Amino acid sequence: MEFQVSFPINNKIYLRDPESTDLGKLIVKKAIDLIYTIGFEQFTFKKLAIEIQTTEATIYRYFENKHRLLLYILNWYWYYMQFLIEYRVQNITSTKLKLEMLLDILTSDLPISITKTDYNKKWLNEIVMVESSKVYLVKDIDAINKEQFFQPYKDLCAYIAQLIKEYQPKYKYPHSLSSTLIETSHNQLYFSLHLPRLTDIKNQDYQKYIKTYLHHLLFSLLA
Amino acid sequence: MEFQVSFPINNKIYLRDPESTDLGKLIVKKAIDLIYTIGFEQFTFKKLAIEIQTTEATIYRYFENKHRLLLYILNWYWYYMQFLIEYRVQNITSTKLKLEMLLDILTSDLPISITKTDYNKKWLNEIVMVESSKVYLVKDIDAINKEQFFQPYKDLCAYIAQLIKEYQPKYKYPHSLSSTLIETSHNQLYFSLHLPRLTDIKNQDYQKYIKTYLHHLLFSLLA
DNA sequence: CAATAAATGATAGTAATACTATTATGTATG
DNA sequence: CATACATAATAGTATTACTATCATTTATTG
Repeated sequence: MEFQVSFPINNKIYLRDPESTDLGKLIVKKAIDLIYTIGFEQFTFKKLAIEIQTTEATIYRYFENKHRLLLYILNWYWYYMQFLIEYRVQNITSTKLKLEMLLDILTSDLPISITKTDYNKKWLNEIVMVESSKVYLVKDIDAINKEQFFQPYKDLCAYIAQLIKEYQPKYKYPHSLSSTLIETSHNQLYFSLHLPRLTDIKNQDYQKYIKTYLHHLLFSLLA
Repeated sequence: MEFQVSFPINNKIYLRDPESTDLGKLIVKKAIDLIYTIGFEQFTFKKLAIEIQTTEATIYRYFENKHRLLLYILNWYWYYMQFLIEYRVQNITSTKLKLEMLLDILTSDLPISITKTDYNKKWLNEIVMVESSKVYLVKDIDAINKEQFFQPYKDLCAYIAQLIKEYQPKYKYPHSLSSTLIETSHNQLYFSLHLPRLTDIKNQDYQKYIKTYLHHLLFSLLA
């Protein structure tokens, strides 16, 4: 099953809409692959240009700099996450099952072909885990926040917060818990893979471990 | 009351021990100030050299690069945190009170003059909150982990995990919970300050909000 | 179909970054 | 006093993060 999903990404993030041309789409797609491969610090427009056989100057006509490109990718990801959650949850009546579906989405690989835009979802997941905090842990956070560049993350949190409220109307920290779940899913998975002494993982399946831990976290807090 | 605390920081982190000379100490001290002021991305050895009226080449004789210097600062911080916790907890008999003391340390400014090394603790706190994840969210994580550069973070987690076990021997995720507490204290405080819609903070005192949230988190999970 | 606008490519250039190397100078120690 | 060592001064390189210019290709529309 395939859908044509397109997200209203804030047009101040880019100079020219990458969705509007084949080259633009290729820039974003290959950027995901390259950031995955060499990491965001090593990633440059020059290297990306060589990869897709265009020039640095051309990429600069789409994005001011590599931070904006990463921000674009993350905006897409946050919209996509919310879309996925809403889509998967729609026919579920039990709120508990909805929250469990949410945990499943947070801890599984993204489904491959639900969208036409065929970004490599496995790698997208990985770069979100590794690089996402780098878009907000910056000196100009307040300036870029003013431009609404984190709106989809906030919307996603608000949506999850509402599910939490549905399950436990008295709960006092639905937004903090939402962002904690998202951030914890990233860093605990990263720790499991690279710094396992910061976790209690043994010879287990990583995703299963994280899912179990988050399940415990969420439902103990909402008990 | 003043102590002479000195931590056994892994000597592969630096080229020349900064603790061994006045200039070395000044490099670390001023690095904290400068990273706080301009952020780690903008921070360069050149700028630091100008700040302390020495040369780039001289700083390079102490640290291979700015990432190692940040790692050094964080190693110092992790040792210091464990020292502080052990110190404050030693005369407390109730395990619950011990854990509450831990939360207090995690969410308050660091005390100013407990050590001779007079780093600006308020700024140190801030750079730990903003920059600490940048030392591990890197492509060469596995290589630098092999060098034991995260040992004090692991030790700190193990120590907290042990306090958790003391309180609730059956608890299954003491290490994950420890790292979650530390990371969550950083990112929820950061969100409160810069992206408050990701939290439930109102017109409250930031530190108090985070402390209450973490208290709820920790003791609900251990109930 | 011609005119022209827009996107891309090719090339060059600049300031800053992240280093390395060399040589000179000052300073501590035995 | 010798000499070892730390630091200073200076220079140099490759890469990064851009900006600018102009030529060429492709698309639009009158």
